[in-house]
Amino acid sequence: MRKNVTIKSVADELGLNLSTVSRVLNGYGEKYRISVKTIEAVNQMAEKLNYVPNNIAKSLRLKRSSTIGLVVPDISNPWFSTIALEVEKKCRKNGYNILLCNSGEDVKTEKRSIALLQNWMADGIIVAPTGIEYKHLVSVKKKGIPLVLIDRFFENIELPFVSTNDYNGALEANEYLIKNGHKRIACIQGIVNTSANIQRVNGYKRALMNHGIDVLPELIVGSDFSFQNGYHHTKQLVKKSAKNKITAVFSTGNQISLGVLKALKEENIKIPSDLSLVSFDDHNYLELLYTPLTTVSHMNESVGQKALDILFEIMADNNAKEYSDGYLLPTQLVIRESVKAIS
Amino acid sequence: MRKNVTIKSVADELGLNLSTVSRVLNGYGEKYRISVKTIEAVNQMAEKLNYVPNNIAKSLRLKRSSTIGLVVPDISNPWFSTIALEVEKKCRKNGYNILLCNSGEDVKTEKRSIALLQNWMADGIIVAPTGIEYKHLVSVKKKGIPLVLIDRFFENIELPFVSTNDYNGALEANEYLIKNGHKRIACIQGIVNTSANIQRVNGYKRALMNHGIDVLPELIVGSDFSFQNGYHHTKQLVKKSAKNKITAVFSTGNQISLGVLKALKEENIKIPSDLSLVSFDDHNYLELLYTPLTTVSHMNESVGQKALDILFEIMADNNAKEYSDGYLLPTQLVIRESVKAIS
DNA sequence: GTGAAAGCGCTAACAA
DNA sequence: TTGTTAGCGCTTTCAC
Repeated sequence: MRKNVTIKSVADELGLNLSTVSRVLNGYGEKYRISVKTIEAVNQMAEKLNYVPNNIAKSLRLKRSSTIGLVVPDISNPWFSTIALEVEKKCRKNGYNILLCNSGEDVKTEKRSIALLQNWMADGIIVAPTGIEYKHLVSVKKKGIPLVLIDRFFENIELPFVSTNDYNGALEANEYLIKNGHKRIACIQGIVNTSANIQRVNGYKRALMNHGIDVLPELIVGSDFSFQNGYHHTKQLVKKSAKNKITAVFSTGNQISLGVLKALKEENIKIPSDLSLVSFDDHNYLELLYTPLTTVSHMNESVGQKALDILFEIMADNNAKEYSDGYLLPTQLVIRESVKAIS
Repeated sequence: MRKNVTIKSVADELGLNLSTVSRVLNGYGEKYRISVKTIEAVNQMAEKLNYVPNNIAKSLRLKRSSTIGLVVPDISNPWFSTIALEVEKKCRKNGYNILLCNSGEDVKTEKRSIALLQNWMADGIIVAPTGIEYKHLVSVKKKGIPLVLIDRFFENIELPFVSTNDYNGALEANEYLIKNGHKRIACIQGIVNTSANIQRVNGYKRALMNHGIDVLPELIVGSDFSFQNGYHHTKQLVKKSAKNKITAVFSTGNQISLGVLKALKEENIKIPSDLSLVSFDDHNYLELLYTPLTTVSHMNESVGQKALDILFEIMADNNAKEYSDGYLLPTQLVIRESVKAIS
């Protein structure tokens, strides 16, 4: 079917040996002091025959694929697609390609993706784990394959990561709510066992405790980072009796917040007059909402780039097993109009 | 560094021939009537040695990579990241991986990506071209590599595509504006030579002409699908003298619309009381904006899935050169609150 | 039922 | 300055 123009085709056509052609095509012409005439002839013939190098053969030979694996829970989430964009750009600049895998927040799929990337001899792997299990990730590292976690990580497990200072971000956000007089603050959380969620909820709790406000378990609801989760639990929270009414909501993710807003809209509850809202994750559309949202921003510091920096460092050092440092990038509270000061 | 457990390792350990092991591992045990004892032994040993198949070697041998290439202009645009999600899911279900490339709306990068995918023996390629050039795409098809365009296509060029009925969508949107009394409608366009843009602008023009409204060149502005483009040109449009004031804007893309909204907000122009707006591309946050946006939706029909259907069909038929049909998925006008009826 | 061996396209050590 | 050759890990035809 596909006519195969190989190095050998080019060499045969020219009556040269294929290694000569290989050298020229790899830019080693000068190094091997191959005559200018030969070099030109080779290049012309390659062009003429429409030669396309075969990366698969090259990878097999070199035992590296010039490919970086990227595993994210949901590529359609702007937070992750922005990371993907950064990673892809930077990879390309450095001569790497990216193999994209979407785990759909499912550990099994994540494991399969990780296995796949190994099958493909990925030179390095960046993964935003679902956050539930880590053994398969540790095993990758043990095999000497460079690996960096993003967004979520595991405490006390020696896997390098780049994430956000979720704890501080959440603390700051809730301190801000409290400063504005809020005491009954609901927290809609994401996937319970993920570091991102744990840290954000802990920040929330710490803020309340700092001000002598009881942390009420019934005000911490939800179980994943989805629109549905935000929508559903907002509906639930809103149904509570008036005397226990919450005055503010702290949402731990952008998709959740969208669900919250949708539910509030349906219930005809206004922000911030009826209810205040602070959300994790910023995006440029959030300031254009019917109430511009006060958010904890962490888009500005680029997680993807930092992760790649570390990954390349590990790949260069060739002792992948040694690295285990984590980086927490700072957050920033972007104050807009979704919080009302109450007495 | 990386210890290599190969089929040979497993075979040697068992005193078997590597071809036997290969057969077992590929599930051909029964076909070759290999004894159950041997099969079990092989599986156990593979497990024990932690054998990981090498897809690179496999691909080289089989001359296919089980990989689909996906080239998009901007993965951080929700429209494309949603497509990527669909494509990835469906690929995985069918045993394919995806190699993701981001062209950044740059033809050169697009060409490089396409070349790269060929180097990697991608079994098929899905590309949302920048829309300016097509020769490199035709050449891919000529080589017998299955290729399907999405989102944008080339008229009279025999490349199969899956896109949206942009013309109808734009026509309907502008008919709606006109029905609401608007006559001075500005159109903020995307990349001028792309099919998506051409069709959308044509739909806009046709609607005006249908109602005897002059198409004014100065009301068709802009040059790409970015936030910046929408922002900048809205600022410009707004500065025009009062007597020529536009009453409505038709935006040809979601990112553009975000820019429009940002600019209007800064200029303190209210939607729809001061200005009406209809936008191409729907998304769930658009109904949550300070004015829920009336949009031309085409998210619901999944371009990615349809494109993969066609791609798989071509791949199966093994005569990639024959296919050149295009599919235009329907759009839907989602009426919200961003258009005011004027006299 | 299992083994031997060729070869996918490429690189690089060694040879000349 | 160019050629020879081994081998990366795998599949598959042919042989027994």
